[in-house]
Amino acid sequence: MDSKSLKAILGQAQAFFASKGLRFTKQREALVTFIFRNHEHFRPEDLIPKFRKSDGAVSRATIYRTISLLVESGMLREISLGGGERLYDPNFLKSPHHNHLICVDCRKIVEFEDPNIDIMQNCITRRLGFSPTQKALRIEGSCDMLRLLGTCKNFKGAKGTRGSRHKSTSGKAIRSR
Amino acid sequence: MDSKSLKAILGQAQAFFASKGLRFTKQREALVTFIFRNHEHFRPEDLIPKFRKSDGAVSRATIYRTISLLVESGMLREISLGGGERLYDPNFLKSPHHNHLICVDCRKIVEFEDPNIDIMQNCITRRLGFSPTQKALRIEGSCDMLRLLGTCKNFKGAKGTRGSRHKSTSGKAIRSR
DNA sequence: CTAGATGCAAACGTTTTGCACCCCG
DNA sequence: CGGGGTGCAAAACGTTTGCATCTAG
Repeated sequence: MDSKSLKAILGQAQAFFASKGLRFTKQREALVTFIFRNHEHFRPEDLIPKFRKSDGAVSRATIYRTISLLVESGMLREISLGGGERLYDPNFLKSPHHNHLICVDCRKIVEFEDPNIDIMQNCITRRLGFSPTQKALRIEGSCDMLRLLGTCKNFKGAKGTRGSRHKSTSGKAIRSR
Repeated sequence: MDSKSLKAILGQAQAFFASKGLRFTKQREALVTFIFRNHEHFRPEDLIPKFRKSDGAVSRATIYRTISLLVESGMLREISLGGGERLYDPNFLKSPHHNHLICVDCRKIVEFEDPNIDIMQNCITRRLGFSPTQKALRIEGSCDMLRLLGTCKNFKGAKGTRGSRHKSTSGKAIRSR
């Protein structure tokens, strides 16, 4: 399912570039592959050395230019964690409505979805006289585990308690613990 | 109510600085006054020339340092509108739970509150095993008026239809038009 | 008197840009 | 063959920092 969807992603990118009369060069293809293969948020400056290590050598300028295009295509989204840091999130292709919860202690990011939030955001937006185009919900929280036990178990290692990373409980039953 | 609450704000700032063993110098006082007198979001680099025009000449370094302290005190909050832009919002003192809706067309920002969003955010956060500390909800939308009539009436001039700026409908009845 | 604050200018990290050369279609 | 793409290095941008000087308490 991974390489398969990667193929689909490459196709989507190619289609987007074509639709704008742009070329899908090997640099762009390599970059798209790299970005969407590992599903991690990234800062361009962090991505560059990693990308160069694994794949070819693409110039900084080209990388920035391609990222902009991918954002424009809707395949990549810019998110913000505060501190003026510019992060890019490739996971909106898989889960177009997810939100981010950030552990104030370890800065780990948990992606989650909630249909109720979505519906509510829609309602509010329309009530204010707008048609919603995009939403970004970011919650900062302190990990209960961490506060009680002193370590951020949830994320540092233990995968047993709950999902390891990305996308947690995704539907129904909203009840405050 | 404006100068009165400004006095209260100055007091709060002074108390914060004092509590940390810091001084409330005339530069800091002038800056706090300037920031909380006009309730606008600002980027430091935009604020500096305006501030210098109206009030005294405070160095860039001092301005940045003071802004950091105000954020630390909780009186000022950093918000993000995308594009890696770092904005500061002084309005969390008046309405601690507000969110932002941004018109994708004119980039105008509408502040709004909604208790339901708040409650839901709390529930979700706890469900994920966290205690919420801060939330940031940003919605981008296209103005219906603009789309239908060609101009962004709601914001460009007309104050008749709905509130001019900041904080709109704030409670009850959520219904999707 | 002294810890802390200020102002300046230089340094910083990230992103953008101008330009010559290159290559895909 | 031509319009876009690339890579390089330089510039731009917003922010932070080191340091000498000043000032509030």
